[in-house]
Amino acid sequence: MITRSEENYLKTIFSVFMQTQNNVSTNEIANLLDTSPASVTEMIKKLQEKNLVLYEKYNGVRLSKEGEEKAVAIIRKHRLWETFLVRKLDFSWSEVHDVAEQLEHIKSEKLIDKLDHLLNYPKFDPHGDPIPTKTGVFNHQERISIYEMDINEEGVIMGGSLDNKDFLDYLTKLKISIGTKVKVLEQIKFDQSMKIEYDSKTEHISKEIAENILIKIN
Amino acid sequence: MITRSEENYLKTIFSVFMQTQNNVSTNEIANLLDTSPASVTEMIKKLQEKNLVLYEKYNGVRLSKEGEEKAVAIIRKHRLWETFLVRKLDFSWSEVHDVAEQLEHIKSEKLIDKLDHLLNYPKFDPHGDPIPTKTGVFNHQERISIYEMDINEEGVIMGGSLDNKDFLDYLTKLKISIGTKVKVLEQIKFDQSMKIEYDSKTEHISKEIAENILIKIN
DNA sequence: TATTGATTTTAGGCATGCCTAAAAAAAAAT
DNA sequence: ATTTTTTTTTAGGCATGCCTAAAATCAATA
Repeated sequence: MITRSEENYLKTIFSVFMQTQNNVSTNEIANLLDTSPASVTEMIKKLQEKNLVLYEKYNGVRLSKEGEEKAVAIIRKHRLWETFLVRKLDFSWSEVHDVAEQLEHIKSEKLIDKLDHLLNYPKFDPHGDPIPTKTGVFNHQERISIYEMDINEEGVIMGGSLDNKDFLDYLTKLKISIGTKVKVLEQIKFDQSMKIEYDSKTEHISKEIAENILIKIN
Repeated sequence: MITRSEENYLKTIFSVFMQTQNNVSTNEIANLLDTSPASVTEMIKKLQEKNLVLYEKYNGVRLSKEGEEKAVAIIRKHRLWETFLVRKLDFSWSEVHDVAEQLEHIKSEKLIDKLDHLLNYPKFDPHGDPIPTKTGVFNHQERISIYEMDINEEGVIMGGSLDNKDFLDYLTKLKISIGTKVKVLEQIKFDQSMKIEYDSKTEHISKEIAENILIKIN
C-alpha cells in the first residue's frame, strides 16, 4: 500500500525532475510540500525501501521506474478530475486545483477508467497540461499561446495558464472558452496586442491576455 | 478540523442510532468499524471533547446536534456519490459502495452542490436509501418492494436492496433498471411468485426477486 | 446477595508523519 | 586552503489512531 503522503512526495519529485532533469534536492521538496527538510529525508528513506525512488545521501532523489509509474498515474487522476470538474460541474479553471488534489488520491481503477470514458478520453486538462494515457503516455504536443501564433494562423482554445480571477472573468466576458476556434488577424507592433477572430466576431486583446490563452494548432 | 476516522465514527453512530433509537454501545461500534473496543472508547472521548457526541462512561454514546449535522452531511455525500457512479459512470449497484466510502470524505461544499445539481437533486440513492437535502432533511418515503405491492398497483423502480452479483445480473437480463415503470398483474399463491408488466411486456419473477426490488409508488 | 460472565475502560505500546535542535557534509567565499 | 554559509542528515519528541492485556464496572444468574 502507498499512502497519501507518499503519493504527494512522488508527484512532487516527478514534476521537479520533469523541469530540471536533475536529482531533486531535499530542500526543494520541503519547500514545495511545505514541510521540514528533516521530514523529507525521513520520507525519502521510506520510499527508497519501497523501491520507488533512487537515493544517495546528500545527493538528492529521482524516481525509480516503479515510482514514476505511480507518479504518472496520480497526475493522470489529478488532470482527469480537473477536466471533469470544469466540463461537467462548471467549475472555473481557478477553482479546480484544491479539489482535484483530494480526488487524485481516490483508489479505484475502474472509477478513473470510467471517468476517462465519460470525458471522451481528453488529452489535455483545463490548464493545457497533457493527461497521460492509462499506459502512461503523455501527449507532447507543444503548448502554444495565442501570442506565439502567426498572422492568419488558426487554432482551438484548449486552456489557460493563469488562475487569476480577473483573467478568468475577462475570458468569460469575451465568451472565450475551451473549444472555441480562433484565428489571428493582426499583431499591433506598438504594444504587441492582437486582433483575433472567433465565433464570427473580431476582438482586440492585450499581449498579457494573449500570452495566457493556450491553443492547439489544427 | 474533523478527521476521516472521526467522520467514520459519526456515520456509524448515526446509522445505529437511527435503527435502535438507543445509545450506541462501544462494542457495537467496534464491530462495525472492525476495530477494538479500546480504540472506540478512546475515539469517543475525543469526539466528546469536540462536542460531537454525548457520552457517559459505561453507557454508550449518541450524537450531539452538531455531530448529527456532520453525520448527515457525510451520508448525503456518500449517497450522492453512489448515485453519480451508477447514473453517470455506469457502475452497478454492487460496485459503488467502496468507492463512495472514499469519495464521501472529500471536502468541498461546492463540489457536492454541483454534483447534486448535475444529478438533478435526487431523493434516493441506487439502494433506495433517501438522500438528505443540503439542509439535512430526509425524504421519509417508505421503501416498498415489489413483493409488497397490491395487484394492479403501479410504481417506478428506484433501486435494489441486494448487492449480490447474480441478482444484479438477473435484473440486467430482465432489463429492469432504475426508472422502469412496473405494474403487478398477479401473485401466484403457491410459491408467492409474481407476474409483472413493464416496458409493454410481461415477466414472471420469484418471491426472492420481488422482495429485493424497491419501488416508488406513484 | 454473591458470584460469574460480559462489557467497557485504563494502561502501556507501536507505526506514521510530522516537528525542532544539533551534528555532519557539501558548497561558497575569503 | 581555510573559514563561513548552506544543505542535509541524525536524534529525540509529539499527535493520531490503532493494538493487547489487565482492571473496573455492569448485568445476569445461582
